[in-house]
Amino acid sequence: MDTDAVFKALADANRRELLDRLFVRNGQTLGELCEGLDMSRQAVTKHLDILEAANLVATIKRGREKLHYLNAVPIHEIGERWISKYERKRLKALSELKKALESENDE
Amino acid sequence: MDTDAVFKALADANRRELLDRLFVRNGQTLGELCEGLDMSRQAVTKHLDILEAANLVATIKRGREKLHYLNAVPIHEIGERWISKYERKRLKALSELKKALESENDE
DNA sequence: TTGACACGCAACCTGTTGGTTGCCTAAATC
DNA sequence: GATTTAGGCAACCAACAGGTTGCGTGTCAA
Repeated sequence: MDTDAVFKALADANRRELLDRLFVRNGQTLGELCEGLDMSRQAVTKHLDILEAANLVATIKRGREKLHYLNAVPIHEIGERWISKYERKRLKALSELKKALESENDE
Repeated sequence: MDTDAVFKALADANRRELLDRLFVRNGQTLGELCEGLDMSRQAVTKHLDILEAANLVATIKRGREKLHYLNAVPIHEIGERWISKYERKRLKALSELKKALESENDE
């Protein structure tokens, strides 16, 4: 998968907001996703295009409407392959810190 | 913490590469981090500044050198607070898909 | 069939981002 | 003390990102 596209897609707060909205209710139309956002419809379309290119959103057309579905798989993969790597490092660092503090107490 | 700063910092492949380098060997100097990269020293400095602003890198000065240390805590927090949320959604979706396939077999 | 509605396409504008270069400062080395 | 070495500061620049507006297209409904 294209890690870079996913990270870049997630870098924008408006796009994360759109994902959050789909997270709450999946399968929304473009018009629904625009409601309450301080952006033009075209701006939202662009954001959704980027999310779709990163495979974070899938769409189907139903009549004149376009339904948007969240795809959390790339997010999961990022967590799995990239973030958990650093998480282990962090836990190791904490464990070493703990050991260091304990041996300090022994002295 | 500033979620946006962390996501934005992680959005650039060069910065992720720098984190990967610190992941392999922590506490490197600016000069060391520059080696083999197709960028000027100043460009690397800018990237490291952004990582430091996002609290992903901590630095200390030792003589005329500046040592850089990876801080994986914000990455962990992103995984914890944001990514795991979508991960659960994904697992739920998979589980529902499984149920749907099973009930389809019953018919 | 006519009008309203949901959306797509494309040009355009502006601020930000990622990079450069040139020069400066401070520390180590000779 | 002079020179090299590690890094900082600031101006500048091209490319891109995020937004706008105007207009076109297909679909539904009266």
